[in-house]
Amino acid sequence: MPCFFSVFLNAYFTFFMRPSRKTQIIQTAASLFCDKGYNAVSMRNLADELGIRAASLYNHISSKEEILAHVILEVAKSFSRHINQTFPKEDSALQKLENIIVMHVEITIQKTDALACMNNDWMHLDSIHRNRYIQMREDYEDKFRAIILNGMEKGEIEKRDPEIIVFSLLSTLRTLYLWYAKNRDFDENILKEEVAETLLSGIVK
Amino acid sequence: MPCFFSVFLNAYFTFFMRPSRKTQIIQTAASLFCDKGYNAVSMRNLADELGIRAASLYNHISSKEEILAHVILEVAKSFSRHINQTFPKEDSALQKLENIIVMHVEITIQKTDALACMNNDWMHLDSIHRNRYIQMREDYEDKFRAIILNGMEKGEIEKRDPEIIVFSLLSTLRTLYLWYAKNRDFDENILKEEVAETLLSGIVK
DNA sequence: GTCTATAGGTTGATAGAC
DNA sequence: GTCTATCAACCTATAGAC
Repeated sequence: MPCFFSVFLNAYFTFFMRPSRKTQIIQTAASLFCDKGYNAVSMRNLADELGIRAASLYNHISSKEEILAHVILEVAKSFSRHINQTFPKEDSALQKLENIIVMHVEITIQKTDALACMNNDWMHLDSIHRNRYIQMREDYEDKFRAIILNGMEKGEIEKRDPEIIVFSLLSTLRTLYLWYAKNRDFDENILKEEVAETLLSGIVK
Repeated sequence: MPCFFSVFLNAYFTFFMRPSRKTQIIQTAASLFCDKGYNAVSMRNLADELGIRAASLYNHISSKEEILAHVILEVAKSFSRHINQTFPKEDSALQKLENIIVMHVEITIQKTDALACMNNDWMHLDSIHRNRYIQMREDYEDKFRAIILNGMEKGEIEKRDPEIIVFSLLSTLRTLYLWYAKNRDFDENILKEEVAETLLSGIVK
């Protein structure tokens, strides 16, 4: 028989912590988009998953595209926020890269669905959201490239084609969610170390 | 005024070398699927691109899914064919990996659209084709992993988590088409060398 | 080998009752 | 905040004329 405390906690959760319907819709949509892709998920599919009718969704969101934009731009902002933080001045390029790799692993674990969605479905954003996304991604790549170039100048990183190094590192980090989806019980800290070592030992002199 | 020879050559090309309508349809479809994704391309879009009506497509193909299956399974077979070839016995694990990287770059350059399509739209294959694709991909990964493990045993490759090494290498190779699409004039041979060095120096003792 | 016409179903979204 | 009813547009695919 449940004690008073657990009943209270449950009620508290139900009334104060329960995600809003809008949040539920967005999270459920992200999960479906992740599996089948934006265009293969209908508003009826999404409503079914939530146990309501498709028309009811429009009391919480104004269009299907709005959901996509929310999912993608939220996770894109996470990356922007991190790369725009001021790294400690004394950090080497390598320390910055390690920091960035750790961040990618964390976002991969926390926002797996949204990340998949961003990678696969950004081209289905309407033109305003799409331009905003592309701008953020280009800004991110520029800052990432600057760290690599700086590391090369200081002799911390092998002097090879920086474009290929940037692409090689980012392609692995961006698609890590594919690997993580099949290895959800892998230890987070070991994953951070292993990925950092595999990616970085290659470009370190 | 065109000379007899060029008129002859043109006629020869027109009648004997022109790709069949089916081939045209498949190549055009691959290009559209690559840009927008399978579900965002309608049979009308595809027909428009070819200057005919949607109904006319069905004289050459039996369904939209058949086109997708053809595009994806053809390129999947290219990879299977290569990894199943008998490597020279005296090849080291490293030489085998270099060989595989070169092959990935070549397929990336020759079949950019189909590769994008395979990566993004395989889940829209019908169940029979999808199972065949998944089988081929798993077989490919198994053989790739075996080369890594063999290299570790022989002390050619750093002893780290083989799953993460396999994922890291394949994620870069599989998404190289994204980079290549924006750098089409990059020299093929330099690309092969740079990618191989960036990926391999990291795992070589 | 292409066309027109059309079947039969799904889509995203709205109006208005409760 | 959910429902039913409905719309106009679009989808894949077929039938049959030319």
